[in-house]
Amino acid sequence: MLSTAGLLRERHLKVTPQRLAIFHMLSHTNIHPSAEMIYNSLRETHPTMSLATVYKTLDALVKAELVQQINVGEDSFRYDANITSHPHIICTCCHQVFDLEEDALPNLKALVSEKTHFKLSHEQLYFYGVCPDCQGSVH
Amino acid sequence: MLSTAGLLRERHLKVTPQRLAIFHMLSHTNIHPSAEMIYNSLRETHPTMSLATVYKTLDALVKAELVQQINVGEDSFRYDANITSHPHIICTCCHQVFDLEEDALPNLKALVSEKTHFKLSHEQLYFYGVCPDCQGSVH
DNA sequence: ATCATTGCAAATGATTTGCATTCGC
DNA sequence: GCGAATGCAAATCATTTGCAATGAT
Repeated sequence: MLSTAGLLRERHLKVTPQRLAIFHMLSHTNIHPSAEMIYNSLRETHPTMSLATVYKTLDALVKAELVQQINVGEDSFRYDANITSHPHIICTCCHQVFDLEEDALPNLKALVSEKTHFKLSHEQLYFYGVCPDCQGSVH
Repeated sequence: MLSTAGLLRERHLKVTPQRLAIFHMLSHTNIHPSAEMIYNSLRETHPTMSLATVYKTLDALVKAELVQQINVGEDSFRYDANITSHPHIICTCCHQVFDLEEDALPNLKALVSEKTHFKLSHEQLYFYGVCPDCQGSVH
């Protein structure tokens, strides 16, 4: 198991405090934050870090395949340190984004590639609905 | 089978040439155009129509549930007159967006709602890969 | 020492908005 | 005629870019 610094070096990315902080934050959260959310959450510990750096860092991490960008249909992207192509489920009430285990669904890739003769690379699967918590609360 | 004008009136939307043209174009294409693409394709026949009108019309049609907005991860939205929640498959080479028949996949909704106890409303399923045509062509 | 990364400010580009004019009903 | 829809221009907002200063190797 490589350290974050090791992972970065492996991809020929220089190890900077900003990159460490962003990757660390992403791998210790399950909220699938947007760039703005990452920026705000690191403001306290890294007050000089700019939003542009957050974007540039995320771009570098996505290109290095250390992080994936997900698009739940909001106005901004969200990021996930889990780079496997797993489905997500989004609560339309509280807007939380949850992971679904990769094996929660049958092997769709095989099905789709058989039907379409595409050479499939990846997929984005999003389910929308109301989470148990929000179902319970009066609105 | 209602005419386009009938469909619009049914939703209390005024029937204008712009709305007819946009809806007609959307229901006779399978390219899942963006607002910009719609605007350009209607330029000849409707030279006075503004891009803002295209956006406002699409917004009205989406709210009226006559059209759906899809988000394949590009910088702009695409639109589809097929409002059923069907999966899409996108060629990462030529950027075409294709429909998959709704029954091409097993019933995932039931599976997911059983696992998560969400009350599911809809889903967005995107598969990415290289289409047969692009596989054949040298790049 | 070199070259990538940072941080600021300015630019971009899709989409939205304000508002006077026009048009559907 | 009334109120909604159009079209223009200006505004917005996420993201990107240019560039000088800084920092990692």
